[in-house]
Amino acid sequence: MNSSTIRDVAKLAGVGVGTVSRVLNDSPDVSELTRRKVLAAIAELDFSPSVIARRLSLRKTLTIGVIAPFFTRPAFVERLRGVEKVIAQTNYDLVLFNVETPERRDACFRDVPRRDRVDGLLILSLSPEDAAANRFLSSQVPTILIDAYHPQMHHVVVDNIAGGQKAVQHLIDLGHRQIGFISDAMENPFNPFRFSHIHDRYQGYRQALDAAAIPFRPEYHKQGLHSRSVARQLTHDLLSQPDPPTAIFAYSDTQALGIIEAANDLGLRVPEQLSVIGFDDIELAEYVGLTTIRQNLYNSGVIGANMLLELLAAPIHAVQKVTLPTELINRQTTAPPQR
Amino acid sequence: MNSSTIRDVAKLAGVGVGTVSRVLNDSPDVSELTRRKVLAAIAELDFSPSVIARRLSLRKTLTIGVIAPFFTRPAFVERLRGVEKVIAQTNYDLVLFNVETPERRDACFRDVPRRDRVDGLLILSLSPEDAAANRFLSSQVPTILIDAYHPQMHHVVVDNIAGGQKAVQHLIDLGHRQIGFISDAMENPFNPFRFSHIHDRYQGYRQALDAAAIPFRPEYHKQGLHSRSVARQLTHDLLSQPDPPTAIFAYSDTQALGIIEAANDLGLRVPEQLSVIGFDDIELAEYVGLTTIRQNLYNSGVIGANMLLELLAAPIHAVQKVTLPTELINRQTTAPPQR
DNA sequence: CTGTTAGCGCCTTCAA
DNA sequence: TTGAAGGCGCTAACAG
Repeated sequence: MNSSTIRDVAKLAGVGVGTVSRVLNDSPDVSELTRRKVLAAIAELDFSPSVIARRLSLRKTLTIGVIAPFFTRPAFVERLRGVEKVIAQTNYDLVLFNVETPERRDACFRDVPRRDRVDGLLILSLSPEDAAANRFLSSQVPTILIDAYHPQMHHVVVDNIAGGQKAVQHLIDLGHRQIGFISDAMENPFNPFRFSHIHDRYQGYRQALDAAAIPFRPEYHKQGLHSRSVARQLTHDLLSQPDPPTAIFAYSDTQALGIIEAANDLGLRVPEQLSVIGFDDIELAEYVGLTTIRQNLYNSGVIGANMLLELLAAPIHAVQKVTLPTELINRQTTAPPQR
Repeated sequence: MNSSTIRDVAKLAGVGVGTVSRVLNDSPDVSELTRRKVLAAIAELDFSPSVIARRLSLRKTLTIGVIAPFFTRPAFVERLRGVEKVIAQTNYDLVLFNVETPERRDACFRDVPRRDRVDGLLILSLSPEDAAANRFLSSQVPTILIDAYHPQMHHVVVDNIAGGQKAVQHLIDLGHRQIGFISDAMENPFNPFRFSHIHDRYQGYRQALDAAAIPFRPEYHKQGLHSRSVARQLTHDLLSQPDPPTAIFAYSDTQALGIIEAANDLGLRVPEQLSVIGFDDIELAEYVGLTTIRQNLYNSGVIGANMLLELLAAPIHAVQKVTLPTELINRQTTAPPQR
């Protein structure tokens, strides 16, 4: 039971508390002799300084908060893992705020950014609106967005535009000219967290089409709630029209799985009769052999956490913006169109 | 920017700090009139008490720690989710210690259980050995094991023996008599965390066999590192022997997926030519239609967290032991053996 | 009921 | 170099 205080140590070592504090924070202004005495006393008492008291005295929480919807989709867990890895190597405690509803998100955005709660904040995959962003900015709590975006806040994002473009380009390279896109709903209310990547991936889709001089056909873009079953339904709609696509780009791997299910429903063989490409490269993607666009999820967490640590060490003025690349993972759900 | 203190409030309201503190902690000994004045001052200053200072004064951290290998397997995430849900409704902060190696586990077991770090501790799926357990016990930090076991520590576990038995009984009921078991390695060094459920599920396997008077065949039990690919390899070994099993019980859903892969490799149709049953009922299990034994993962987190909260409110003497039931989820990977 | 005061355990001047 | 003292913001015991 360690209940000794700095005072006990001082008494035992025959020095003042100030001196003990100095050796604790290895200040250079301590003679080697007294340092030894103090160290001996510390060892004898099995003393270790109270984190709680330090916090008050230093006016720091020694804590980093992370706000994340980390249980709702597998990709978030992977990012969080990167964050934890970095923070664990520091003296900071990592406190967790899991967000599964917009209400909870708003509550976290309101209550968490306080100097007496956290020294720094990491926000995963939740893009704050201007009002919330202003609160973060004025809260004096250094904050980094990971996989989320606001023009005035530090962030590390994946290049969703290039990723989307890469996916569609892959389809085009295979010879496809009729390429559908199935995505989350781009607008509320079906996208409560307003994950913004949708617009970017959509844009990548459009750009690839344009570059290949393939006209965009609005009826080839279906959107709805993010889930496998909805994607499956959307695919039915998409494929039941005259002149249906020969390939589909899915906003996410989860949706890609729904598309494949729909293809099965309709007796279409993948990839022979329908090519499907996803996005994220979640664990399941490898299992089912899904061709997809990989983003380095774990790494995004590592990078974001490191940015925060740097910010904490040396507050910076300019907004830090990091964009991570994506990679095409070519598996078994894409092939040239049947002719 | 909220930098006002209780003193500012007192001054503004024209009362003493003690009074302000009383209304903050809604003590009954405050007249309605002064309470109002204080409340008004608080509102005007947008004051909220410093958590940091409260901690020192109360000699409590207002923090709950959770030590978990939570990223290594999907089941852990689910449990953690239950924990978070409960803690989020309290004033406690949830601080996370992710453990991915035995070294890190030992470090956490050593450093985390300190009164000045956490008020209470939740440990997921990591069973401490006696030495560590003694440290927890003497640390004065109320601790609950979730999905982990030590005879002298509070714990909530799932009934792995009954679960294993239930799985194998299901296979037997379908008519199988040649039933394999693929599991994690039961001994070090391939099971660095020494997850103990393995022995229990193995025991359930044996019991079901015994009850049906089916002799145990050691060559039907293959064990190795926990992963899909290793399970796949083990399945090859298992099925390439003369008189191979017609059904396999997998220690986990993850391994069951590897078994199915192996079946595909070998051109065996599941469930017609090979029945497979898993354990856990992770999200993926539903995706692929895996028959499995469900344990209520989320719920185990909820229950454990609530136990801790109760302990914190009213320290109890007796060791709390909770055992949760399992449930057979009958999907599409089991069927009667082919004749 | 309410104001005052003494800690909580540490860090940090300020003298010596 | 070092000891002593004041302060971080709050709670709680003690008078009144």
